[in-house]
Amino acid sequence: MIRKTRVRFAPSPTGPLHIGGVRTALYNYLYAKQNGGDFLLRIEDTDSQRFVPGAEEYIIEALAWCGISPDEGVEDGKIVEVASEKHSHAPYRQSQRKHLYRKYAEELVNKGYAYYSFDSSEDLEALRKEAEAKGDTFIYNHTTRDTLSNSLRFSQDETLRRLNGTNEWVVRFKMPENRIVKMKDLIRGDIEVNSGTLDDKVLWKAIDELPTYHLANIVDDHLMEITEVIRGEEWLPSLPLHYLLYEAFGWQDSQPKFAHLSLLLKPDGKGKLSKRDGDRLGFPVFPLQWTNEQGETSRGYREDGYYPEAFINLLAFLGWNPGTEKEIFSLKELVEAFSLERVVKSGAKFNPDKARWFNQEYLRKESTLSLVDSFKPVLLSKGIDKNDAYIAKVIDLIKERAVFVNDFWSLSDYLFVAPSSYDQAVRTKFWKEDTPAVLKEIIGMLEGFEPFTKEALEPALSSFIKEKGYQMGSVMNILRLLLVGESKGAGIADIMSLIGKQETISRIERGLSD
RNA sequence: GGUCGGUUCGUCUAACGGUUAGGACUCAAGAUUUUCAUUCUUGCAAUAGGGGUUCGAUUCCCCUACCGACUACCA
Repeated sequence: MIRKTRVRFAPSPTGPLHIGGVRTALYNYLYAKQNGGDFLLRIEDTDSQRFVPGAEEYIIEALAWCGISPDEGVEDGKIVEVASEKHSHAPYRQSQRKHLYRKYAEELVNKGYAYYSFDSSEDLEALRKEAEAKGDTFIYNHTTRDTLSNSLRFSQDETLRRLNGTNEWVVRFKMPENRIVKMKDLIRGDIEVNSGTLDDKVLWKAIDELPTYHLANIVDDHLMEITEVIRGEEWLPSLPLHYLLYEAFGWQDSQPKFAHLSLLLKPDGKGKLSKRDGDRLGFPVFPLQWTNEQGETSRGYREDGYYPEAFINLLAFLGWNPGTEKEIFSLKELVEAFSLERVVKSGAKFNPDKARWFNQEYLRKESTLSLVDSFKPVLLSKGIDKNDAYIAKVIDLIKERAVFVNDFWSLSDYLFVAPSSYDQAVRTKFWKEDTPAVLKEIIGMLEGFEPFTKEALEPALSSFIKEKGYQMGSVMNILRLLLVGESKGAGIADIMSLIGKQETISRIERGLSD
Protein backbone atom coordinates (compact mmCIF):
# COMPACT_ATOMS: atom_id res chain seq x y z
CA MET A 1 0.00 0.00 0.00
CA ILE A 2 1.46 3.30 -1.05
CA ARG A 3 0.47 6.18 1.15
CA LYS A 4 0.68 9.82 0.31
CA THR A 5 3.61 11.44 2.05
CA ARG A 6 2.42 13.42 5.03
CA VAL A 7 4.79 15.00 7.51
CA ARG A 8 4.20 17.42 10.30
CA PHE A 9 5.92 20.10 12.28
CA ALA A 10 4.61 19.97 15.82
CA PRO A 11 5.98 22.72 18.03
CA SER A 12 4.89 23.61 21.53
CA PRO A 13 3.76 27.18 22.04
CA THR A 14 6.14 27.75 24.94
CA GLY A 15 7.99 30.67 23.40
CA PRO A 16 9.36 31.95 20.13
CA LEU A 17 10.50 29.41 17.58
CA HIS A 18 14.25 28.84 17.79
CA ILE A 19 16.25 28.58 14.55
CA GLY A 20 16.73 24.89 15.25
CA GLY A 21 12.96 24.57 15.19
CA VAL A 22 12.78 26.46 11.93
CA ARG A 23 15.32 24.09 10.46
CA THR A 24 13.23 21.10 11.56
CA ALA A 25 10.18 22.68 9.96
CA LEU A 26 12.18 23.39 6.81
CA TYR A 27 13.43 19.82 6.45
CA ASN A 28 9.91 18.53 6.95
CA TYR A 29 8.63 20.92 4.34
CA LEU A 30 11.37 20.04 1.84
CA TYR A 31 10.74 16.35 2.34
CA ALA A 32 7.00 16.74 1.87
CA LYS A 33 7.25 18.86 -1.26
CA GLN A 34 9.89 16.68 -2.81
CA ASN A 35 7.60 13.71 -2.45
CA GLY A 36 4.50 15.54 -3.57
CA GLY A 37 3.08 15.25 -0.10
CA ASP A 38 1.54 17.37 2.62
CA PHE A 39 3.21 19.41 5.27
CA LEU A 40 1.08 19.93 8.36
CA LEU A 41 1.39 22.21 11.31
CA ARG A 42 0.13 20.89 14.62
CA ILE A 43 0.32 22.77 17.88
CA GLU A 44 1.30 20.58 20.80
CA ASP A 45 -0.05 22.53 23.72
CA THR A 46 -0.59 19.72 26.20
CA ASP A 47 1.49 21.48 28.81
CA SER A 48 -0.93 23.92 30.32
CA GLN A 49 1.76 25.18 32.71
CA ARG A 50 4.23 26.38 30.11
CA PHE A 51 1.85 27.92 27.60
CA VAL A 52 3.02 31.34 26.43
CA PRO A 53 0.50 33.76 24.89
CA GLY A 54 1.48 34.85 21.42
CA ALA A 55 3.81 31.95 20.80
CA GLU A 56 1.43 30.20 18.44
CA GLU A 57 0.97 33.35 16.39
CA TYR A 58 4.72 33.81 16.37
CA ILE A 59 5.27 30.32 15.00
CA ILE A 60 2.78 30.83 12.22
CA GLU A 61 4.19 34.21 11.29
CA ALA A 62 7.75 32.94 11.34
CA LEU A 63 6.96 30.05 9.02
CA ALA A 64 5.09 32.40 6.71
CA TRP A 65 8.05 34.77 6.57
CA CYS A 66 10.29 31.85 5.66
CA GLY A 67 7.98 30.79 2.89
CA ILE A 68 7.34 27.45 4.56
CA SER A 69 3.61 27.25 4.14
CA PRO A 70 1.67 24.38 5.69
CA ASP A 71 -0.78 22.52 3.50
CA GLU A 72 -2.86 21.67 6.50
CA GLY A 73 -3.29 23.03 9.99
CA VAL A 74 -3.38 26.74 9.36
CA GLU A 75 -5.50 28.99 7.24
CA ASP A 76 -5.56 32.77 7.05
CA GLY A 77 -2.78 32.87 9.60
CA LYS A 78 -4.76 30.95 12.15
CA ILE A 79 -4.81 27.38 13.34
CA VAL A 80 -7.74 25.51 11.84
CA GLU A 81 -10.23 24.53 14.50
CA VAL A 82 -13.05 23.03 12.46
CA ALA A 83 -12.78 20.15 10.05
CA SER A 84 -13.40 20.84 6.39
CA GLU A 85 -12.68 19.05 3.16
CA LYS A 86 -9.14 20.34 2.98
CA HIS A 87 -8.54 20.19 6.70
CA SER A 88 -10.23 16.89 7.41
CA HIS A 89 -8.00 16.18 10.39
CA ALA A 90 -8.91 19.32 12.31
CA PRO A 91 -8.54 20.53 14.91
CA TYR A 92 -4.77 20.88 14.84
CA ARG A 93 -4.34 22.21 18.32
CA GLN A 94 -3.97 19.38 20.80
CA SER A 95 -5.77 21.21 23.57
CA GLN A 96 -8.84 21.04 21.33
CA ARG A 97 -8.38 17.35 20.74
CA LYS A 98 -8.31 16.41 24.42
CA HIS A 99 -11.58 14.50 24.22
CA LEU A 100 -9.94 12.13 21.73
CA TYR A 101 -7.07 10.92 23.83
CA ARG A 102 -8.77 9.55 26.94
CA LYS A 103 -10.18 6.50 25.26
CA TYR A 104 -6.78 5.56 23.87
CA ALA A 105 -5.27 5.73 27.32
CA GLU A 106 -8.05 3.53 28.62
CA GLU A 107 -7.62 1.11 25.74
CA LEU A 108 -4.01 0.62 26.73
CA VAL A 109 -4.97 -0.03 30.34
CA ASN A 110 -7.66 -2.49 29.31
CA LYS A 111 -5.25 -4.37 27.09
CA GLY A 112 -2.71 -4.55 29.88
CA TYR A 113 -0.13 -2.25 28.27
CA ALA A 114 -0.63 0.49 30.81
CA TYR A 115 -1.85 0.94 34.37
CA TYR A 116 -3.07 3.52 36.84
CA SER A 117 -0.57 4.98 39.21
CA PHE A 118 -1.47 6.87 42.38
CA ASP A 119 1.89 7.94 43.67
CA SER A 120 2.02 11.63 44.40
CA SER A 121 4.68 13.79 42.77
CA GLU A 122 5.98 14.51 46.26
CA ASP A 123 6.41 10.82 47.05
CA LEU A 124 8.24 10.20 43.79
CA GLU A 125 10.41 13.23 44.30
CA ALA A 126 11.34 11.90 47.73
CA LEU A 127 12.23 8.54 46.25
CA ARG A 128 14.44 10.23 43.67
CA LYS A 129 16.23 12.23 46.33
CA GLU A 130 16.69 9.14 48.44
CA ALA A 131 18.19 7.17 45.57
CA GLU A 132 20.39 10.07 44.61
CA ALA A 133 21.77 10.26 48.13
CA LYS A 134 22.86 6.65 47.77
CA GLY A 135 24.38 7.35 44.38
CA ASP A 136 21.56 5.56 42.59
CA THR A 137 18.88 6.69 40.23
CA PHE A 138 15.25 6.07 40.99
CA ILE A 139 13.43 4.67 38.04
CA TYR A 140 9.73 3.89 37.84
CA ASN A 141 9.70 0.53 36.03
CA HIS A 142 9.77 -3.22 36.61
CA THR A 143 12.42 -2.78 39.29
CA THR A 144 10.21 -0.62 41.49
CA ARG A 145 6.61 -0.67 40.36
CA ASP A 146 5.50 -3.55 42.58
CA THR A 147 6.55 -1.55 45.63
CA LEU A 148 4.63 1.53 44.57
CA SER A 149 1.06 2.66 44.59
CA ASN A 150 -0.62 1.47 41.39
CA SER A 151 -3.34 -0.66 39.88
CA LEU A 152 -0.89 -3.47 39.19
CA ARG A 153 -0.87 -4.20 42.89
CA PHE A 154 -4.34 -3.15 43.94
CA SER A 155 -7.55 -5.07 43.60
CA GLN A 156 -10.05 -3.83 41.07
CA ASP A 157 -12.24 -2.44 43.85
CA GLU A 158 -9.34 -0.63 45.41
CA THR A 159 -8.30 0.82 42.06
CA LEU A 160 -11.84 1.97 41.31
CA ARG A 161 -12.16 3.50 44.74
CA ARG A 162 -8.98 5.49 44.24
CA LEU A 163 -9.94 6.49 40.71
CA ASN A 164 -13.28 7.91 41.75
CA GLY A 165 -13.69 11.37 43.01
CA THR A 166 -10.08 12.42 42.63
CA ASN A 167 -7.67 13.35 39.91
CA GLU A 168 -4.61 12.27 41.84
CA TRP A 169 -3.70 9.58 39.36
CA VAL A 170 -1.90 9.06 36.09
CA VAL A 171 -1.74 6.37 33.45
CA ARG A 172 1.68 4.87 32.98
CA PHE A 173 2.99 2.70 30.19
CA LYS A 174 4.02 -0.73 31.44
CA MET A 175 7.48 -0.98 29.97
CA PRO A 176 8.41 -4.62 29.24
CA GLU A 177 10.98 -6.02 31.62
CA ASN A 178 13.41 -7.37 29.08
CA ARG A 179 12.83 -6.79 25.42
CA ILE A 180 15.25 -5.71 22.74
CA VAL A 181 13.44 -3.00 20.83
CA LYS A 182 14.80 -2.82 17.30
CA MET A 183 14.36 0.52 15.63
CA LYS A 184 15.27 2.13 12.38
CA ASP A 185 16.17 5.74 11.85
CA LEU A 186 16.30 7.21 8.37
CA ILE A 187 19.43 9.18 9.22
CA ARG A 188 21.16 7.02 11.81
CA GLY A 189 20.37 3.50 10.72
CA ASP A 190 19.56 0.65 13.11
CA ILE A 191 19.30 1.26 16.83
CA GLU A 192 18.60 -1.26 19.57
CA VAL A 193 17.61 -0.70 23.18
CA ASN A 194 16.66 -3.05 25.97
CA SER A 195 13.29 -1.96 27.29
CA GLY A 196 14.39 -2.98 30.79
CA THR A 197 16.49 0.17 31.06
CA LEU A 198 13.53 2.40 30.27
CA ASP A 199 10.91 3.78 32.63
CA ASP A 200 7.14 3.58 32.82
CA LYS A 201 6.38 6.89 31.20
CA VAL A 202 3.29 8.83 32.14
CA LEU A 203 0.79 8.82 29.29
CA TRP A 204 -2.12 10.61 30.85
CA LYS A 205 -2.18 13.38 33.41
CA ALA A 206 -5.45 13.30 35.34
CA ILE A 207 -4.68 16.56 37.05
CA ASP A 208 -5.25 18.63 33.90
CA GLU A 209 -7.03 15.87 31.98
CA LEU A 210 -4.48 15.99 29.21
CA PRO A 211 -2.24 13.36 27.66
CA THR A 212 1.52 13.75 27.73
CA TYR A 213 3.50 14.33 24.58
CA HIS A 214 4.09 10.62 24.08
CA LEU A 215 0.43 9.62 23.91
CA ALA A 216 -0.87 12.65 22.06
CA ASN A 217 1.93 12.51 19.57
CA ILE A 218 1.42 8.86 18.65
CA VAL A 219 -2.35 9.14 18.52
CA ASP A 220 -2.27 12.29 16.40
CA ASP A 221 0.38 11.03 14.03
CA HIS A 222 -1.74 7.95 13.53
CA LEU A 223 -5.01 9.83 13.14
CA MET A 224 -3.43 12.39 10.84
CA GLU A 225 -1.88 9.65 8.72
CA ILE A 226 1.67 10.86 9.13
CA THR A 227 4.15 8.84 7.09
CA GLU A 228 7.48 10.24 8.28
CA VAL A 229 8.37 11.86 11.55
CA ILE A 230 11.31 14.24 11.18
CA ARG A 231 12.15 15.75 14.54
CA GLY A 232 14.98 16.79 16.83
CA GLU A 233 17.51 14.44 18.33
CA GLU A 234 16.17 15.08 21.81
CA TRP A 235 13.43 12.60 20.93
CA LEU A 236 15.71 9.72 20.12
CA PRO A 237 15.69 8.37 23.70
CA SER A 238 11.90 8.07 23.62
CA LEU A 239 11.79 6.33 20.28
CA PRO A 240 11.57 2.84 21.86
CA LEU A 241 8.53 3.98 23.85
CA HIS A 242 6.95 5.27 20.68
CA TYR A 243 7.65 2.01 18.85
CA LEU A 244 6.10 0.07 21.70
CA LEU A 245 3.09 2.37 21.73
CA TYR A 246 2.41 1.77 18.04
CA GLU A 247 2.69 -1.91 18.73
CA ALA A 248 0.36 -1.75 21.72
CA PHE A 249 -2.27 0.00 19.65
CA GLY A 250 -1.79 -2.48 16.81
CA TRP A 251 -0.77 0.27 14.42
CA GLN A 252 2.58 -1.15 13.32
CA ASP A 253 1.52 -1.40 9.70
CA SER A 254 0.92 2.30 9.38
CA GLN A 255 3.63 3.37 11.77
CA PRO A 256 5.57 6.33 10.39
CA LYS A 257 9.26 6.14 9.65
CA PHE A 258 11.49 8.21 11.89
CA ALA A 259 14.37 10.60 11.26
CA HIS A 260 16.13 12.37 14.10
CA LEU A 261 17.99 15.57 13.35
CA SER A 262 21.10 16.56 15.24
CA LEU A 263 21.04 19.68 17.35
CA LEU A 264 22.33 23.16 16.56
CA LEU A 265 25.25 23.95 18.85
CA LYS A 266 26.80 27.11 20.27
CA PRO A 267 29.36 28.77 17.96
CA ASP A 268 31.92 28.69 20.75
CA GLY A 269 32.15 26.43 23.73
CA LYS A 270 29.86 23.54 24.22
CA GLY A 271 26.23 22.67 24.36
CA LYS A 272 23.22 23.48 22.32
CA LEU A 273 22.49 26.89 20.93
CA SER A 274 20.42 29.00 23.29
CA LYS A 275 18.86 32.41 23.38
CA ARG A 276 21.67 33.69 25.57
CA ASP A 277 24.30 32.81 22.99
CA GLY A 278 22.73 35.13 20.49
CA ASP A 279 22.74 38.02 22.95
CA ARG A 280 26.27 37.24 24.01
CA LEU A 281 27.76 36.82 20.54
CA GLY A 282 25.61 39.33 18.72
CA PHE A 283 23.46 37.35 16.34
CA PRO A 284 19.78 36.36 16.41
CA VAL A 285 18.64 32.89 17.41
CA PHE A 286 15.05 33.61 16.45
CA PRO A 287 13.62 34.16 12.99
CA LEU A 288 11.54 37.12 14.13
CA GLN A 289 12.00 39.61 16.88
CA TRP A 290 10.34 38.57 20.12
CA THR A 291 9.43 40.46 23.25
CA ASN A 292 8.74 38.32 26.28
CA GLU A 293 6.37 38.96 29.15
CA GLN A 294 9.11 40.74 31.08
CA GLY A 295 9.46 43.18 28.21
CA GLU A 296 12.85 41.89 27.12
CA THR A 297 13.32 41.90 23.37
CA SER A 298 15.33 39.37 21.42
CA ARG A 299 16.42 40.24 17.94
CA GLY A 300 15.24 38.38 14.88
CA TYR A 301 16.70 37.56 11.49
CA ARG A 302 13.94 39.47 9.77
CA GLU A 303 14.57 42.63 11.78
CA ASP A 304 18.33 42.26 11.41
CA GLY A 305 17.84 42.58 7.68
CA TYR A 306 18.18 39.02 6.47
CA TYR A 307 16.35 38.00 3.36
CA PRO A 308 14.09 35.06 4.15
CA GLU A 309 15.60 33.24 1.17
CA ALA A 310 19.09 33.67 2.61
CA PHE A 311 17.91 32.62 6.05
CA ILE A 312 16.36 29.44 4.67
CA ASN A 313 19.43 28.74 2.60
CA LEU A 314 21.84 29.03 5.50
CA LEU A 315 19.59 26.97 7.73
CA ALA A 316 19.34 24.23 5.14
CA PHE A 317 23.13 23.98 5.06
CA LEU A 318 23.37 23.52 8.81
CA GLY A 319 23.36 19.77 8.80
CA TRP A 320 22.71 19.03 5.17
CA ASN A 321 24.59 19.47 1.91
CA PRO A 322 23.83 18.58 -1.68
CA GLY A 323 27.11 16.76 -2.23
CA THR A 324 28.12 19.31 -4.85
CA GLU A 325 29.91 22.60 -4.46
CA LYS A 326 26.83 24.68 -5.10
CA GLU A 327 25.84 26.59 -1.99
CA ILE A 328 23.19 29.04 -3.07
CA PHE A 329 19.81 27.36 -3.33
CA SER A 330 16.34 28.79 -3.62
CA LEU A 331 13.56 27.10 -1.70
CA LYS A 332 12.48 25.48 -4.94
CA GLU A 333 15.97 24.19 -5.62
CA LEU A 334 16.21 22.91 -2.07
CA VAL A 335 13.02 20.94 -2.58
CA GLU A 336 14.63 19.27 -5.59
CA ALA A 337 18.01 18.62 -4.03
CA PHE A 338 17.09 17.68 -0.48
CA SER A 339 17.47 14.17 0.82
CA LEU A 340 17.45 12.72 4.31
CA GLU A 341 20.35 10.46 3.33
CA ARG A 342 22.57 13.52 3.04
CA VAL A 343 21.61 14.90 6.44
CA VAL A 344 24.63 14.95 8.71
CA LYS A 345 24.51 12.92 11.91
CA SER A 346 26.64 15.17 14.10
CA GLY A 347 25.58 18.46 15.63
CA ALA A 348 26.47 21.68 13.84
CA LYS A 349 27.95 24.70 15.54
CA PHE A 350 26.28 27.80 14.29
CA ASN A 351 28.60 30.14 12.38
CA PRO A 352 27.44 33.79 12.37
CA ASP A 353 30.06 34.82 9.79
CA LYS A 354 28.83 32.29 7.31
CA ALA A 355 25.27 33.40 7.96
CA ARG A 356 26.20 36.94 6.97
CA TRP A 357 27.96 35.68 3.90
CA PHE A 358 24.78 33.98 2.73
CA ASN A 359 22.86 37.20 3.01
CA GLN A 360 25.54 39.08 1.12
CA GLU A 361 25.25 36.61 -1.71
CA TYR A 362 21.52 37.21 -1.90
CA LEU A 363 21.93 40.96 -1.67
CA ARG A 364 24.26 40.88 -4.65
CA LYS A 365 21.73 38.98 -6.66
CA GLU A 366 19.12 41.67 -6.10
CA SER A 367 18.54 44.07 -8.96
CA THR A 368 19.41 47.71 -8.43
CA LEU A 369 15.77 48.54 -9.01
CA SER A 370 14.50 46.41 -6.18
CA LEU A 371 17.26 47.68 -3.91
CA VAL A 372 16.11 51.22 -4.64
CA ASP A 373 12.70 50.21 -3.35
CA SER A 374 14.20 48.78 -0.19
CA PHE A 375 16.44 51.77 0.45
CA LYS A 376 13.91 54.50 -0.24
CA PRO A 377 11.97 54.18 3.01
CA VAL A 378 15.23 54.45 4.94
CA LEU A 379 16.08 57.67 3.14
CA LEU A 380 12.60 59.05 3.56
CA SER A 381 12.81 58.39 7.29
CA LYS A 382 15.88 60.61 7.32
CA GLY A 383 14.08 63.32 5.46
CA ILE A 384 15.87 62.70 2.18
CA ASP A 385 13.78 62.74 -0.93
CA LYS A 386 15.96 61.95 -3.94
CA ASN A 387 14.77 60.63 -7.24
CA ASP A 388 15.08 56.95 -8.11
CA ALA A 389 17.73 57.50 -10.74
CA TYR A 390 20.03 59.14 -8.20
CA ILE A 391 19.40 56.42 -5.61
CA ALA A 392 20.10 53.80 -8.23
CA LYS A 393 23.49 55.34 -8.98
CA VAL A 394 24.29 55.39 -5.26
CA ILE A 395 23.35 51.75 -4.92
CA ASP A 396 25.51 50.74 -7.84
CA LEU A 397 28.44 52.34 -6.06
CA ILE A 398 27.91 50.71 -2.65
CA LYS A 399 26.16 47.43 -3.36
CA GLU A 400 29.36 45.38 -3.33
CA ARG A 401 30.29 46.64 0.10
CA ALA A 402 27.02 45.79 1.84
CA VAL A 403 25.82 42.65 3.58
CA PHE A 404 22.39 44.04 4.44
CA VAL A 405 20.18 46.78 3.05
CA ASN A 406 20.56 48.12 6.58
CA ASP A 407 24.20 48.84 5.75
CA PHE A 408 23.32 51.15 2.87
CA TRP A 409 22.91 54.34 4.86
CA SER A 410 26.24 54.23 6.68
CA LEU A 411 27.86 53.31 3.38
CA SER A 412 26.33 56.15 1.43
CA ASP A 413 25.35 58.95 3.80
CA TYR A 414 27.96 61.29 2.28
CA LEU A 415 26.25 61.01 -1.08
CA PHE A 416 23.16 62.59 0.40
CA VAL A 417 24.43 64.99 3.06
CA ALA A 418 27.71 66.85 3.48
CA PRO A 419 29.99 65.57 6.23
CA SER A 420 29.38 67.21 9.59
CA SER A 421 32.83 66.43 10.93
CA TYR A 422 36.24 65.35 9.66
CA ASP A 423 38.32 62.39 10.72
CA GLN A 424 41.17 64.04 12.61
CA ALA A 425 43.63 61.21 12.04
CA VAL A 426 43.30 61.59 8.28
CA ARG A 427 43.52 65.34 8.58
CA THR A 428 46.76 65.28 10.54
CA LYS A 429 48.26 62.81 8.17
CA PHE A 430 47.54 64.59 4.89
CA TRP A 431 46.87 68.26 5.65
CA LYS A 432 50.05 70.08 4.73
CA GLU A 433 50.99 73.74 4.71
CA ASP A 434 50.27 74.13 1.00
CA THR A 435 46.99 72.23 1.13
CA PRO A 436 44.72 75.30 1.10
CA ALA A 437 46.50 76.65 -1.94
CA VAL A 438 46.25 73.33 -3.75
CA LEU A 439 42.56 73.07 -2.95
CA LYS A 440 41.93 76.55 -4.28
CA GLU A 441 43.60 75.59 -7.52
CA ILE A 442 41.40 72.54 -7.74
CA ILE A 443 38.29 74.60 -7.13
CA GLY A 444 39.41 76.88 -9.90
CA MET A 445 39.87 73.97 -12.25
CA LEU A 446 36.51 72.42 -11.29
CA GLU A 447 34.54 75.62 -11.76
CA GLY A 448 34.79 75.66 -15.51
CA PHE A 449 34.90 71.90 -15.90
CA GLU A 450 32.46 70.31 -18.34
CA PRO A 451 31.07 67.74 -18.59
CA PHE A 452 31.08 67.02 -14.89
CA THR A 453 31.13 63.26 -15.27
CA LYS A 454 33.19 60.52 -13.73
CA GLU A 455 34.71 59.63 -17.10
CA ALA A 456 35.89 63.18 -17.68
CA LEU A 457 36.83 64.04 -14.11
CA GLU A 458 38.96 61.03 -13.36
CA PRO A 459 41.71 61.55 -15.94
CA ALA A 460 41.50 65.33 -15.60
CA LEU A 461 42.04 65.22 -11.86
CA SER A 462 44.94 62.85 -12.08
CA SER A 463 46.73 64.70 -14.86
CA PHE A 464 46.13 68.02 -13.10
CA ILE A 465 47.82 66.70 -9.95
CA LYS A 466 50.70 65.17 -11.88
CA GLU A 467 51.33 68.28 -13.98
CA LYS A 468 51.50 70.44 -10.91
CA GLY A 469 53.90 67.99 -9.31
CA TYR A 470 51.67 67.28 -6.34
CA GLN A 471 51.41 63.95 -4.58
CA MET A 472 48.50 61.91 -5.84
CA GLY A 473 47.88 60.19 -2.52
CA SER A 474 47.77 63.22 -0.32
CA VAL A 475 45.65 65.37 -2.61
CA MET A 476 43.13 62.63 -3.22
CA ASN A 477 42.94 61.78 0.46
CA ILE A 478 42.34 65.38 1.40
CA LEU A 479 39.62 65.67 -1.22
CA ARG A 480 38.08 62.52 0.18
CA LEU A 481 38.22 63.94 3.67
CA LEU A 482 36.38 67.09 2.66
CA LEU A 483 33.86 65.28 0.48
CA VAL A 484 33.19 62.29 2.73
CA GLY A 485 34.45 63.24 6.16
CA GLU A 486 36.46 60.10 6.63
CA SER A 487 38.52 57.50 4.87
CA LYS A 488 35.83 55.49 3.15
CA GLY A 489 33.62 55.43 0.14
CA ALA A 490 33.56 55.32 -3.63
CA GLY A 491 36.06 56.83 -6.04
CA ILE A 492 36.55 60.61 -5.84
CA ALA A 493 35.39 61.14 -9.40
CA ASP A 494 32.34 58.99 -8.75
CA ILE A 495 31.46 61.07 -5.75
CA MET A 496 32.02 64.41 -7.48
CA SER A 497 29.96 63.56 -10.51
CA LEU A 498 27.16 62.21 -8.38
CA ILE A 499 26.79 65.09 -5.94
CA GLY A 500 27.42 67.60 -8.72
CA LYS A 501 29.70 70.52 -9.33
CA GLN A 502 28.07 72.96 -6.97
CA GLU A 503 27.99 70.61 -4.00
CA THR A 504 31.55 69.44 -4.67
CA ILE A 505 32.90 72.98 -4.64
CA SER A 506 30.89 73.99 -1.63
CA ARG A 507 32.16 70.98 0.37
CA ILE A 508 35.77 71.84 -0.51
CA GLU A 509 35.24 75.48 0.39
CA ARG A 510 33.73 74.53 3.68
CA GLY A 511 36.76 72.45 4.45
CA LEU A 512 38.99 75.38 3.63
CA SER A 513 37.18 77.70 5.98
CA ASP A 514 37.32 75.30 8.94
C1' G B 1 25.63 7.38 37.38
C1' G B 2 22.60 4.83 33.40
C1' U B 3 20.69 4.63 28.24
C1' C B 4 21.17 6.37 23.38
C1' G B 5 23.61 9.32 19.68
C1' G B 6 27.98 11.66 17.80
C1' U B 7 33.64 12.72 16.65
C1' U B 8 37.56 15.08 9.08
C1' C B 9 41.03 22.14 8.85
C1' G B 10 39.04 27.37 14.09
C1' U B 11 33.68 26.69 11.84
C1' C B 12 30.10 24.28 8.08
C1' U B 13 31.26 20.15 5.29
C1' A B 14 33.09 16.53 0.72
C1' A B 15 35.55 12.02 -0.02
C1' C B 16 29.87 5.81 1.02
C1' G B 17 38.22 0.60 1.21
C1' G B 18 42.70 3.01 -3.15
C1' U B 19 42.55 11.21 -3.71
C1' U B 20 48.91 15.20 -3.23
C1' A B 21 42.15 14.27 2.09
C1' G B 22 38.45 18.63 -1.84
C1' G B 23 35.20 23.06 -1.26
C1' A B 24 33.00 27.20 1.56
C1' C B 25 33.36 30.78 5.79
C1' U B 26 37.08 33.10 8.79
C1' C B 27 42.17 34.63 8.96
C1' A B 28 47.04 36.04 6.61
C1' A B 29 49.99 37.64 2.35
C1' G B 30 50.38 39.64 -2.53
C1' A B 31 48.30 42.14 -7.00
C1' U B 32 44.82 46.14 -8.44
C1' U B 33 43.56 51.03 -6.15
C1' U B 34 43.24 58.09 -4.40
C1' U B 35 40.48 55.69 0.81
C1' C B 36 37.32 51.68 2.51
C1' A B 37 35.64 47.79 0.09
C1' U B 38 35.18 44.75 -4.20
C1' U B 39 37.86 41.60 -7.52
C1' C B 40 41.97 38.27 -8.61
C1' U B 41 46.11 35.17 -6.90
C1' U B 42 48.44 32.60 -3.08
C1' G B 43 48.84 30.74 1.73
C1' C B 44 47.71 28.77 6.91
C1' A B 45 44.82 24.83 8.60
C1' A B 46 41.89 18.41 9.74
C1' U B 47 40.81 12.43 9.68
C1' A B 48 40.47 12.37 18.68
C1' G B 49 43.85 8.18 20.66
C1' G B 50 44.88 2.94 20.68
C1' G B 51 44.05 -1.82 18.86
C1' G B 52 42.28 -5.02 15.08
C1' U B 53 40.13 -6.70 9.79
C1' U B 54 42.43 -5.86 4.89
C1' C B 55 47.32 -5.89 -0.17
C1' G B 56 45.35 -1.08 1.37
C1' A B 57 41.66 2.27 6.01
C1' U B 58 38.83 9.04 7.00
C1' U B 59 35.68 5.00 5.46
C1' C B 60 34.45 -1.64 8.58
C1' C B 61 34.90 -3.80 13.95
C1' C B 62 36.47 -3.23 19.26
C1' C B 63 38.30 -0.32 23.40
C1' U B 64 39.42 4.46 25.49
C1' A B 65 38.77 9.70 25.51
C1' C B 66 35.84 13.69 24.57
C1' C B 67 31.09 16.11 23.12
C1' G B 68 25.78 15.98 23.16
C1' A B 69 20.74 14.43 24.17
C1' C B 70 17.63 11.96 27.47
C1' U B 71 16.90 10.18 32.37
C1' A B 72 9.50 15.30 34.87
C1' C B 73 2.17 14.28 36.01
C1' C B 74 7.86 19.47 29.94
C1' A B 75 7.82 19.08 25.14
